[in-house]
Amino acid sequence: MSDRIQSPDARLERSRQAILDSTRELLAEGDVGSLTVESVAARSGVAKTTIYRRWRDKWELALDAVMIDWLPRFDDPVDVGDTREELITFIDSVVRSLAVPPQGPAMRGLISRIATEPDLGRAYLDRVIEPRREQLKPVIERGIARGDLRPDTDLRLLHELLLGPVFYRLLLSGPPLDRDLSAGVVDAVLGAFSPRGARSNPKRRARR
Amino acid sequence: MSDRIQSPDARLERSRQAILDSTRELLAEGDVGSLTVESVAARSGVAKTTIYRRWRDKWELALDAVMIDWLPRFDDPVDVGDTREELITFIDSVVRSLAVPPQGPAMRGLISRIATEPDLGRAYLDRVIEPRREQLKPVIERGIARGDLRPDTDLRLLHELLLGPVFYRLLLSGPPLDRDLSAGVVDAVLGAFSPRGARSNPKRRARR
Amino acid sequence: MSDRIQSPDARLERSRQAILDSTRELLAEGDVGSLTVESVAARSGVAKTTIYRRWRDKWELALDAVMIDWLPRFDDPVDVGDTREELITFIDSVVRSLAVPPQGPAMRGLISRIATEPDLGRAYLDRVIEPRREQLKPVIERGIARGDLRPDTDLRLLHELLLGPVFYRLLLSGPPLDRDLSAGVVDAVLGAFSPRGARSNPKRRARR
Amino acid sequence: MSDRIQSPDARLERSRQAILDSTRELLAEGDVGSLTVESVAARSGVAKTTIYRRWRDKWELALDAVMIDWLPRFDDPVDVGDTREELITFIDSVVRSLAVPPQGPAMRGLISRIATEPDLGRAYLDRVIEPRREQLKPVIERGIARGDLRPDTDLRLLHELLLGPVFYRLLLSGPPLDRDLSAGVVDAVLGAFSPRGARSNPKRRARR
DNA sequence: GACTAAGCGAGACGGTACGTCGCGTCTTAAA
DNA sequence: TTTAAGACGCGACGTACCGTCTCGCTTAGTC
Repeated sequence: MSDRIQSPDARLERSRQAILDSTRELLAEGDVGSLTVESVAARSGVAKTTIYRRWRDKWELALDAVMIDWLPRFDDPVDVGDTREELITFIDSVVRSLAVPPQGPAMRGLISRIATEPDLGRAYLDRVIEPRREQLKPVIERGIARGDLRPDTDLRLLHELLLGPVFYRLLLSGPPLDRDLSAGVVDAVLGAFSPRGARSNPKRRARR
Repeated sequence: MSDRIQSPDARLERSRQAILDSTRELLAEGDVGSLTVESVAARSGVAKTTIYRRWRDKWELALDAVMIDWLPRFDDPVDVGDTREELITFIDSVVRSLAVPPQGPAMRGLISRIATEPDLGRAYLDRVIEPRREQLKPVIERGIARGDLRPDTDLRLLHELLLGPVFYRLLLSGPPLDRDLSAGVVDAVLGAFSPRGARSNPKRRARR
Repeated sequence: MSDRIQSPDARLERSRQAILDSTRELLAEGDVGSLTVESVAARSGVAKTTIYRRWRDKWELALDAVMIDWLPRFDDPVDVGDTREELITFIDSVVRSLAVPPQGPAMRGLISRIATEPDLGRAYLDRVIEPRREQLKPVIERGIARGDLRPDTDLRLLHELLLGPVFYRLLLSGPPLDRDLSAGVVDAVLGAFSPRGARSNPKRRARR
Repeated sequence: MSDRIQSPDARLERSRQAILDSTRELLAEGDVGSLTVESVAARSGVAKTTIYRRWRDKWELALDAVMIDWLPRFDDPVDVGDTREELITFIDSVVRSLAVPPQGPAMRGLISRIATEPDLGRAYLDRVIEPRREQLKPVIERGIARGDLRPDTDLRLLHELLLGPVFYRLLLSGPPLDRDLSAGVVDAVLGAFSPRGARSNPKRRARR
């Protein structure tokens, strides 16, 4: 991804912003398929060369551009005294983010590249997934403390159980992305990791 | 998708098979990005035109080709007397399918098109998701009968809760795709939909 | 060119006519560029194979088709007692023929093939140019007898002097193709081949 | 036609020349039918795209290429004191040009397009026919001054009478294109446009 | 205050693959 | 045997974007 965040030269930052802005505008208008390095250059009044100087290709640019919109939306979860509520808030912020353009369509268009190119995959992991998992950690800890979750709750699996269905619906099984979905997956997760209940099957975690 | 013509002419079926075979070979060798209509034509000894006569573009062809490998793998779940086991078997068939090339890489490369083009999305829905959901239905019914699942279990949500995390790991959070994952998601689902336990929260399904 | 004029099988002749008719219709509608073997087959209700059985390619077919319209138009010149008039009539039949669709456009489209492929060139020579030259011969002979033309008048050159400007205008220097042109070239020819002096015809240059 | 950009960048002119050279080479080797944009690209070491950036299609390219050979050959007619001689020189420059490859074959192959596509027709008119007609004008004026031609001589018709037979022979009635032809058409024209009587030139024309 | 080098705009270019068109061949089944 | 029907191999088309590559021009920041 583009480094060189801070520059001695103001032009650097100015053209960088113009490029990212135009990219987001174009993503909002069409889908990733119609995003073209040339169209970005044209709209931002920047030379194609300048874009390639900073991003390897249009996919890196697009991912950068959408992450700018994404990241600020995900505030640290606050303690509201209710694990279920906190989890729903956590997951619903993603659901709401993806439910509105251009985030949903952009993600749909980018996902193959993220899943396919190690660089992009790692960027997404480092800049989105890991931070989000870290944000989730205190929620889980509070949940354990409250007795809502089992002490050995697996953070990674829980994270995937929360977000997987959201993306599955976004990508494959189709709309709607709404609060019902958020609540549904949270309840599933709570069921899975709650300390109570008959499900404490002794052979439960017998490996393959 | 390609209309499967019941043809009096064997050439039809022969060239169709040659195309699909070559496509799968190429998918197994590289990723979807390096799959080219021209390379398929070259390898299968078929004219490019013949490919375009049957498939709109390389994405439809690729999806057709991978589905040929997929579909037969998904047998109807058998009653083994254990809901958890049946669900794990169900989900693990997908996990194992995606864990080996070319299915996993192919899916990673195709997902954006499936998520983006209505035709492909519908094809995937009709030919993969819906049939699988139908296969899941008797498992659920048996689970309800056994008292393992609540009678009002939502088939669609359950299906998404099972498969979502698998695809999330395939596409975003990274490997491994293994039996632990299958077991983990099944336990989550069983927790979510089990009739017992404290989680039967009355305000549980309060809408947004 | 297609031989097999008479056939023991009536189907032969019937499909042959259907093909030629459709070809002429299509030529009248568009130009040669949009004449397609497939469109001919479609319109005439005949299989493409049947067309290729009789004509080497669409150019032979097209030439055959337009010649059907052409040839009957060129009647043997009648003796009207005036060489200039007879020549003008002779040349003007060509001018008028080419001035109306589809003959003009068809000729414009076919000319490169005629000029380029020996078979077509020969066919045109044998079936159009030579017969026309023969038709011209008695006119010349009468002209010589009347003292309007020199006895050593070169038939071939005269023929070319008459028709060349017509085709030049059709193909290169642009419209109009009209009676002025016919008269102009005839006067030139008469000038060229008249025994000296006699050609000073007072009404010679009465224009349109 | 290709806009001749006065470029600060030498690459422009270099690739332009490479393309035109290759085109002429290929035209000299085969006919227009075997001229292919792809073959031009291959031979000139230029990308197909670069060709299409400058010429609409292979026909415009071919016409441009042959005109480069043509135009410089047609010098302004010089006053030699003899109208007949000047006219023969004028017309014979065309005859000789067309008599040798690749000009003749190229013209045969291009003529349909020139006659058919307004853009090409206009280009030919503007860049070949009109300038040639202008070159002819002083010859005519001198001829009138000398009393060899009538004062109301129609330049356009005269031009067509001169060139028509040449092209007619090139395209339809077949070879040879030689000096006899040039002399023949010039004599015809002189006959047509001479002030009455004067044309009785004793040495006028011993035919072949 | 002029000098110099980095950053930039402009845009031509080689290249890959696309999806399309129409050709002429070939195979099959019905008439 | 001839035909209609139509799949097929093939070659070229013209297009879209890619990512690379000069070329000056601008514009700081340095001497």
